[in-house]
Amino acid sequence: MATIDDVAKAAGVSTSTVSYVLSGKRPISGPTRARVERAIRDLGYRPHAGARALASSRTNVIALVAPLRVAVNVNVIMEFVTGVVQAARTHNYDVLLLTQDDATGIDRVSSGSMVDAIIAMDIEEDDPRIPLLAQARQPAVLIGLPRDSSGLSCVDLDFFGAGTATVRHLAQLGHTSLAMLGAPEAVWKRHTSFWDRTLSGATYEANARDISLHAIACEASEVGARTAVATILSTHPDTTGLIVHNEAALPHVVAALRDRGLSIPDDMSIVAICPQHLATSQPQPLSSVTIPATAIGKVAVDMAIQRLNDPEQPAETRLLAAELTQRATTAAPHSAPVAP
Amino acid sequence: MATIDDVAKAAGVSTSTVSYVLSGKRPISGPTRARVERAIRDLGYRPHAGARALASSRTNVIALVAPLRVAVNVNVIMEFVTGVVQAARTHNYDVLLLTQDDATGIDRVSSGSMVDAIIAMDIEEDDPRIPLLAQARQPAVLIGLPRDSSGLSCVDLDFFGAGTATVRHLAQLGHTSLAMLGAPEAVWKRHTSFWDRTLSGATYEANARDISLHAIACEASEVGARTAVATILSTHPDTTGLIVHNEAALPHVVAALRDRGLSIPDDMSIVAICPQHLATSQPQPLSSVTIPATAIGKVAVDMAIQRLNDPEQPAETRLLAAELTQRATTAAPHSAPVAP
DNA sequence: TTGAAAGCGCTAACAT
DNA sequence: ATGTTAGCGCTTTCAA
Repeated sequence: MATIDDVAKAAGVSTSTVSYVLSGKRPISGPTRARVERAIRDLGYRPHAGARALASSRTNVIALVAPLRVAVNVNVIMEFVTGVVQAARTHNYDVLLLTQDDATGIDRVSSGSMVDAIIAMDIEEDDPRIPLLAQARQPAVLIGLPRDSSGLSCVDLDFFGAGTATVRHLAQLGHTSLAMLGAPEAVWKRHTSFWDRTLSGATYEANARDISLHAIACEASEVGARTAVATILSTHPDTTGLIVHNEAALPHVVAALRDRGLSIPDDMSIVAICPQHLATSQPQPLSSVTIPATAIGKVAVDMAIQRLNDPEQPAETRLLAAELTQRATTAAPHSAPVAP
Repeated sequence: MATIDDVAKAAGVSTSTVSYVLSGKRPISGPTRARVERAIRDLGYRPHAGARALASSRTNVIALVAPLRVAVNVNVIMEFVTGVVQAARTHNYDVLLLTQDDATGIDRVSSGSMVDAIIAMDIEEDDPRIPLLAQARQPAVLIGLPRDSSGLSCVDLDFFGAGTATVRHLAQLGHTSLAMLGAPEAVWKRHTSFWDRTLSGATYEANARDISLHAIACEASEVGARTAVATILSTHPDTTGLIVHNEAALPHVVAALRDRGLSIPDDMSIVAICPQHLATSQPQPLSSVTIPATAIGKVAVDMAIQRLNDPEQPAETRLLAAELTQRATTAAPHSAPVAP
């Protein structure tokens, strides 16, 4: 492999000149630049990443800590990862992938100076990774909203806003009896932040509008979805609007309602909180609040890079606004036409 | 951050001794080792990855080129990735994630010495990445089977064997009229290797047993699945066994058959080729050939590491045997009981 | 069994 | 606008 000295020799300049041509950190005359670039191309020169990292203390690599279990929401996870990787590339960064359960991973890549920044997804209220990230020398960005972010930057969808938006939408259509089909039992218990916030938002808005709202857990399976639907219909038969925040159960919920002879949206309106492709790929496109996973991944990277380039930059939390798109599954309830 | 020299000073030894304690590449006396290890712990010392890479030409990082689009088979992709990351960790390697469409990625990480080996997944018959990988200085392993692997190591499920296994299973149950519901049109066109091989295997076995088999494409959507089922039932109404090699369509195929009043497996046997969790998470667990994604990822890493440690090691292709597990969706056809 | 020292390939002062 | 050079922190030969 050609080194920077080979290039310098071939171009008849000093090594530093080659370095500066590459980094653009000082002005280079036209002819010199041309000769250097020529030599670089001729030799197929590529800077050695390790040497660069050693001399500059910059790796141009970001660590991404992702939940690589076979999860219910693989699609969302995938979208986050994609967003992060693509955004990183636009800043000329690559991504080192760590799994959630690689307990020593954060410390390893941080202390070993393998990366310049760390992004952690799927953050829970009291996430054990937070202290590790807080003491890392590299800036860290959390995707999700913990109870205490202790000076770390955070980015997430405004799930509270997503909750209020779904209730508001249905309320404005004239619904007064709503049900919410949420995360599995285990997620309620874990107090995974996003679910707590959606529920709070929806409850808050329902209270404010004096509308009834009953939320229940739902396992991520066909059986779980059918059970949840059955429970709702039997305990609250007057329900006319259903909010579903559970990607895996979503299609089965729709199927279960149809099987019971309920027509959507005539007998039951449905609004989902899910990735857009899931909402639009259904036979009947779902009214939904989109989880902008790609965008969130991108913002996470942008925040990390910003803090890298300006260490004075304080940590901040950014919540992306929830936007509800009405599609085919919501309408005024039969029993109560839209208020004027 | 503490350096190796800090540790050496604290332990009262030379830097090389510290290095050798860490690498184990030469014998160290008990007391010396103890003092060094003590110093390492006290100082919280971690070798600098870049410095190490520069001095040793080893990064302890593997590149993984993955299709991070919102694909139909995200679950499988995720499983591959998980398998690779976990296996890499057992060898003390980390994983750098590149996306399929990052055209310059392979060259960047290879020429820049960012990684020690490269694993590429979702390989097609004439994959444009193959020449890039073949000329890389690092060993490369392909997950998938290209037409010409030009000296690269490959690993994959034996899809030909998967095809024969599904037909054999149904034949042994007494079926004589089979249909195969495969990949979307686009995949047939692209000649994605796995699909071609499954089809060949199934066709081969059907011919050998003088059984009829009709394969058709199927789009990865509910509509696509229903259309495909309708086509099969109308053009080949005598079909009693269905082979489904299309994760996304799978649940909809089952639903479509049920909607038409066909009972499974009484009126129609179904055997799938899909990841295990998909087969077992259905309300009626599917007889299936499992795609052992995690295992394949692991094998890919093992092969890469092996070639790293022994450059003489020649490239090889490893096909993991297809194993069919009978679950609830296959039985003898009504019309023709099991042969004795 | 241990130490001294020469690089590995680059960046970024410091010179000119 | 360009050149010289001292490190960056580690591995590994060569010596003892």
